[in-house]
Amino acid sequence: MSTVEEFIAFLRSLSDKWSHRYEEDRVFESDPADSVPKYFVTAAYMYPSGPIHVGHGRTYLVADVVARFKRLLGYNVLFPMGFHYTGTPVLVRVEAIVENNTKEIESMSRAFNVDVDTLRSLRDPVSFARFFHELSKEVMKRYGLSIDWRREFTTIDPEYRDFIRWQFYKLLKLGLLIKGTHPVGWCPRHNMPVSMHDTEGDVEPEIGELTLIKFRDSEGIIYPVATLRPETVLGVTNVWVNPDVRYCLTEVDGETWLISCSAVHKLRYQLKKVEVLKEVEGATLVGKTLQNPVTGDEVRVLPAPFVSQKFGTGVVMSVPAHAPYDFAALRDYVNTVLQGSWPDELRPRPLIRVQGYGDIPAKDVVEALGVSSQKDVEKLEEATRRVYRDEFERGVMRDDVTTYVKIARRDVIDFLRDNVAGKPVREARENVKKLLTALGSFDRMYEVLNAPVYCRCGTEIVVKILENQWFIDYGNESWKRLAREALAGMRIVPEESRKGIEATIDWLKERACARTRGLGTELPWEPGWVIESLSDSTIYMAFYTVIHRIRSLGISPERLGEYFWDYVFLGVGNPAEVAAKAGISVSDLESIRREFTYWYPLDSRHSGKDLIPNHLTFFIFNHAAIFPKELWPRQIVVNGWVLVEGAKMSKSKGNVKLLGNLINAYSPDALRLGIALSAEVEQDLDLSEDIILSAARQLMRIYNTIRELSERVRAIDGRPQDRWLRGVLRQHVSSYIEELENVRLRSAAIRVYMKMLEDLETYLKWAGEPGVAVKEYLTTWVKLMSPFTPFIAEELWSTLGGQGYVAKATIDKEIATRDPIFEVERRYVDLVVEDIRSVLEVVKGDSAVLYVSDRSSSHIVRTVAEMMMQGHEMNSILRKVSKDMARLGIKQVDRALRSIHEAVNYIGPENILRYYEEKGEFDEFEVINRYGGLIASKLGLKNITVYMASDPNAPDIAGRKQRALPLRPGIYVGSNTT
RNA sequence: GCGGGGGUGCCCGAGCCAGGUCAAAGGGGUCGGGCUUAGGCCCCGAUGGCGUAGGCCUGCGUGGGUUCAAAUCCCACCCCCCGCACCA
Repeated sequence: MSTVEEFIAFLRSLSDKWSHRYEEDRVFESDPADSVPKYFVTAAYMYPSGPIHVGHGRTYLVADVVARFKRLLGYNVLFPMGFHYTGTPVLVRVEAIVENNTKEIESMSRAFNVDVDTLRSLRDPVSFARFFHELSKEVMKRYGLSIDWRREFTTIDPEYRDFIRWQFYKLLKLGLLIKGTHPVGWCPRHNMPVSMHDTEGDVEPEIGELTLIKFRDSEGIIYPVATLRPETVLGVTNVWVNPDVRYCLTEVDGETWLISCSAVHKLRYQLKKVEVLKEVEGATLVGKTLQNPVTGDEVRVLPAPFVSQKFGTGVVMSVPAHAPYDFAALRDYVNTVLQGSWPDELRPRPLIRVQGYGDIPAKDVVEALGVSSQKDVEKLEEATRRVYRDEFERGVMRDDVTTYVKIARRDVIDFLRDNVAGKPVREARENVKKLLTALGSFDRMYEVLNAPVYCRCGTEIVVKILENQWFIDYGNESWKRLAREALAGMRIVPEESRKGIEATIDWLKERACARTRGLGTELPWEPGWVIESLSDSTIYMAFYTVIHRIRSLGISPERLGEYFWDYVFLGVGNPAEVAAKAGISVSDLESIRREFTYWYPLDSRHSGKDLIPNHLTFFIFNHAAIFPKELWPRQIVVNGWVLVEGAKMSKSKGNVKLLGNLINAYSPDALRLGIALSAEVEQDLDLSEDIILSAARQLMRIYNTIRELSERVRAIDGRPQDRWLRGVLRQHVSSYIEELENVRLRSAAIRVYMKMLEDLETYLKWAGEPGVAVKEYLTTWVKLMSPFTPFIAEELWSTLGGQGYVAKATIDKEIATRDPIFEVERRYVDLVVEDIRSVLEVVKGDSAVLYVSDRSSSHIVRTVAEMMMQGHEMNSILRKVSKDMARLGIKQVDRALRSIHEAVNYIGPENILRYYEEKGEFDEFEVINRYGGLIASKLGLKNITVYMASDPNAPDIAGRKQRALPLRPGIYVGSNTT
C-alpha cells in the first residue's frame, strides 16, 4: 500500500470487519460484575431531526475514548446511547414535507444526503425521527463507538414516559413544580408559541413588559398610557395620540378604555376581555383633558405623528424633560401650532438628576445631536438610548419631585417623599409601580420589543399570556444550595467551565417545563401539556441502567408506575408487593435494583459546551433533588464546537458536516484520530481535511512499521538500547494515563501516534537490530492506540498474536509506573544533547569531546535538589554552596550555580533525590558512556569522547576541562579529534 | 445591560491558578538539506535580532505597580468570543 487513498480504503475494510465482529460477539454489552470496579459514562443523546453530524461525532468520540481507556485500566465500563424524540423541530420539517414544500425538501435532501423520495415518505414526526434515528445509529456503529445497544431507547417509549411521569410527580411532591402564567411569543395563525427557529430570519422575539398608567377624562374613560418608565409619570405635561390613527373605545374587564384599534387584538391575547364599543379618529381626541392619577394634574391630549399605533396602547404620556421624542414632539407642536410661544403648563418638568446632563437631559441630547423634528427617527432613537441608559444606571430622583403633586393627598406625598425622592431610578421605578397599584391606576401589557417579528408563515407574532403553565422552580433557594453542593463534589473538565455552571445555578429562575405541542410525555395532571425536551432529559442516565432488564423480563409498560421506580431507584417500598404488581419474581426485581445500584452514580457526563447554561445545570439540579447524595454524578466533560473553515456549523449556512459522509471519505480510524489530534477537549475544533489525511498517513506508517518489525524481532536483549526502550515505554504509558485521566485527548494522541513512533525509530537507528523489547513495546503500543483508532488496533493486535479483542485488553500495572532511575538518565542525556546542539549552532564539527565532573562534586547537586524541594530560592542556595564550589575550583560561582540549578530543575529535584537514594551516586561518566551512541546518533556526530574532568591524563582541549560542572559537562566540538 | 471565557512568536495553540525549568511545548506554514525517476510522501535541521563556543539584547493586548526575578501576581484601560430561557 503506497498511497493514502489505498490505505484509507484498507482502513474502511478493517472497520467493516471489526465492527461486525464487535456486534456478533457482543463485545460492549456490559453487565454488573461485583468484584470489578465499574465506570459509567454517557453522552447527551442526539435529537434525530436530521442525521448525526460531526459535532455529535466529536462529543461521542471523547466519551468513547474515555470509555475504552477505562477498559484498558481494567474497569467494567458501561457506555449506552438513546435518542431524544421530545420536542418540536421535527414538526416543522414534517410540515414542510406534508405541505409539499419542494424548496425545503430539496434543501433537506442536500443537507442530509437523503434522496427526495425517501424524505417525501416521512409524513409524520415519529417516522421522520425514526428514520434519522436508525440512520444515525448505523453511523455510530461504523464510527466504532463502544456502545451497549441493548439499552437503547427513545424518549417516547412507553417505559420512558412512565419514568418521566415518576420524575415529575417527585418534583411536584417536593414543591419544585409551580403553576402560573407566562408571556410567550405567539403566532395567531398557527395558534402556538414561537421562538427563534420558528421565525423568519431566526429572530428571537424579545418580550418586554410595559406599564399601563390609567389617565382618566372627566367622564371616567380610561386612557391607559403605555410606558417603560413609570417613574416619569410625575413629569407628564400632556398625553400624545396620533391624529391619523383610528382609536377604539372599548370595554376591558368592566372598564372603559380608549386604545388604538391595533392594540385591541393584542390585548385579547393577554388575558383581557376586550369589547369594542366604537371607533374614533385620533384627531377627535385632541384637546381632551385627562387627570394624572399620581399628581392629580389636568393635562391635555395633544397630537403627535411619531406615536405608533402598533406599540403599546397607542396612547403615550409626554415627559419632555426626560424623553427625547416627547421633547422634540412638543417643540414641533409649540413651533407650529402655538407660533413658538411655550406655555407654562407644557414646560419640561425635571425629575431626575444625572451626572453629565443639565436639568432637562432630553433637551440636552436633542440639541447636542441636532434632532430636527419628531420625524428625525434615527437621531431620536440614539438620543432615547442614551438618556434611558444613563438615567437608569446613574440617575437619581430629585428631592423636590413631590412639588408636582397637585392634589391634597398626604399619603401620596408621604409615599413619594419616602420611596421615590432621592432614590436611584431603578428603585424609584418599582416604587412608583406600587403606588400606581395602590391608586388603582396600574396595569401591564407585554410587547414584542423588536417588533415586527414574523412567523415562518408570514403572520406577525404577538405576545400571548399562557395560563396553566407549569414551571420547574429552579429559583428555589434551598434547591440551589443542593445543586451547588452537588457541583462542588464533581470534577469538571475543563475546570474553567465550573464558573459557568455556578453562574447558571445563580441566575436560573422558574423554567416553563411544558408546552402545547411537540412529541414527548404529557404532564399527568394537566392534559394537553407536553413536558418539554430540556425538562425530560435530566436524569435519564438512570434509565439506561435498567431498561434492557425491564424489556427482557417482559414487564409491560402498564404495570410500571411510581411504586416501581421508587423501589428500583430509591429502594423505597416492599419488594414482595412491588414484584407482585410488576408481575415478576422478587429476585428479578432485586436484580433490577442491583443493576441500578451497581452502575450508579454516573461517573462521566459528556456534552458540548452549549449545554452548560441549560441541560448540564438541570442535570445537576434534578439529580440533587431526586437522588441521595451518594448517587450524585461525579464528573462532567464539556467539549468545544466543531468549526468548518473557521465558521460555526449551522443549517442556515449549509455547512453541516455529516458524520457518515466523513467516515465514508476518510475511514473511521483516520477521522477519529484527526478529530483527536485537532484540538484539546475545551477548544473549538477547526476540522480540516489536511489533518485527517495526515492522520491517515501516520497510521499507514505505523501499520507498516509494526507489520515489518513484528517479523524482524530477534532474540536479543539486555543491551543499553533495550533497557532504554523499556524505560521509554514506561514513561509513555504513565504519561498517557495521566493525560487521559485529565481528558487530554490531543496530548495523548500526539504521544501515541507521533512521539512513540519517533522513539521507536530512534531505538532502531541506535540499536540496529530489534530485540525482544520491541515486541513488548509494540504490544503495549497497540493497546494505547485502541481507544483512538480501535479498528486498526484490533487488526494489529491480531497480527501480533494478541488474545481476543484489544478492546478488552488491559494495561500491565507494572508498565504503568515510572522508573525514576531511567527518568533521570534520560533527562540528563537530553540536556547534554541540547548543550552540544547549542554549541553546534555556532561551530561546525563532526565530533565532540565531553569532560564530566566526578563524584567529588555530586554533593552539590544533592544540596541544590534538596534546597529546591524545600522551596529555597536562588540566593539562599548560593549562600549555602558557594564556598564548596569555590573549593572545587569552580570559577564564576553564581553563573555556574545558575547552570546547575537549571539542570536540576529540568531533570526534577525529586527525581534526582530518589536516584541518589536508590543508587547512592549519579555517575555521569558511566551514563554518558552508556548513551554515547544515542547522543552521537541524535546529533549526527561521528564520535563522542568522554573524559573525567579530574583525570590528569586526559588532554585538555581548548581549556574545556575547567568548564565541567556537575550535570553540565565541558564540551569541545571539532573535527578529526583524537 | 447582566453573566461566563479569552487576548502569547508568520498562523493555530500550550503555559499562567502554585513567579525563576520560558525565546516560550506541540502543530501548521516557510526556508535549507537528505531520500527519490519524480514528488504533492517521508526523514534531518533552521525559523525575533546579534554572536567563530554553550552568551547577550528585545519580547507574551496597552499602561502602571510588587519582586533579586513576571507571559505568569496586583491595579487601570482597550479589544474579541459565547450565553441571557420555554429553544434543542
